[in-house]
Amino acid sequence: MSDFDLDAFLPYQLSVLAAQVSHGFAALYKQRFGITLPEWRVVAHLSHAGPVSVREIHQRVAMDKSKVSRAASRLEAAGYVSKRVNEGDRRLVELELTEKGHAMINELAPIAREYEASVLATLGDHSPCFRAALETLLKEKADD
Amino acid sequence: MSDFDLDAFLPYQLSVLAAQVSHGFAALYKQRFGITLPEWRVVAHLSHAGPVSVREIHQRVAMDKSKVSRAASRLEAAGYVSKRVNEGDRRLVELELTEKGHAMINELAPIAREYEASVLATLGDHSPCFRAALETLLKEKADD
DNA sequence: ACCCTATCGTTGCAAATGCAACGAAGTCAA
DNA sequence: TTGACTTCGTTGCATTTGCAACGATAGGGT
Repeated sequence: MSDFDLDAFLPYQLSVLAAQVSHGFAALYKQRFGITLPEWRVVAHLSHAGPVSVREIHQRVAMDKSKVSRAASRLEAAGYVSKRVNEGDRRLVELELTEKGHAMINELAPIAREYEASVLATLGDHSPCFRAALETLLKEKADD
Repeated sequence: MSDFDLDAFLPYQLSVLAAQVSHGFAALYKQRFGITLPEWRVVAHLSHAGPVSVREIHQRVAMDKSKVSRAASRLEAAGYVSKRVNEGDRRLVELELTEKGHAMINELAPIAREYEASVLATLGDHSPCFRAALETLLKEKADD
């Protein structure tokens, strides 16, 4: 009779919440631009950084190399991203947002912030504490 | 120049943390018993509830019907779970832990609690606030 | 009894995923 | 230069996933 309470188990709670929150936002950009979650991540990162290699995104954004590579290819085909061989090191591919890509992120960024705010609204005063804890946990696990 | 900061975006942070935490624990039960995450969830839920249908697990545990069904089949093949047609309503399948299944959850439960504690240890005093916020967010989104 | 409809669990199938292996390109020392 | 070793991005492949059927069963109204 161990009677394990899955509902109160942290990894389970985090998985469920993360899935709900991510899918909730994914519905917005999927409907508007037809991109997937991996593609969203690549675009979002590219908007922050300049021209960047697949490898850099791979380690900064917690996605498999192949996932990044395929997302980048789809984004290129859709005209949101340009791929170009780095002339200094020809193994590297420089990814960069096109004008169309910038237009997309410009439209999506406020939607993202609004969505985030709507999720946090439930927490009220406890929101800062929650976010601080999140940062702490993420920072500690950043050893890979 | 929208310059969207993905690292500070809540859905992204939650996804990354949830993946890290879940995989960290998954490594433990995978190595010890060779079960997958969906299978772990089914077993954990069965340990808490009595004999239960696939449907009940499906809605209580945030997994697709087919995912539950396939996990249950694998668990049955491995001898951890028994499947039986409900005599009152022959559409339903009653899932129940076997003795072997109980033995597994009995061994896993303390490991799970220990793992959870090790994750939360980083937070110190802020842990209660974090967990309360988590519960709040999960409860609010429970309308499906 | 007979439909009509809803629900349950399984299965088919296309798409996504993780992982390993590959070729291309770079590095460094002999 | 050659050769051994590393790193980068892509691709092949087996597995997993989500979604939409499907057959079987149940319930309700006529």
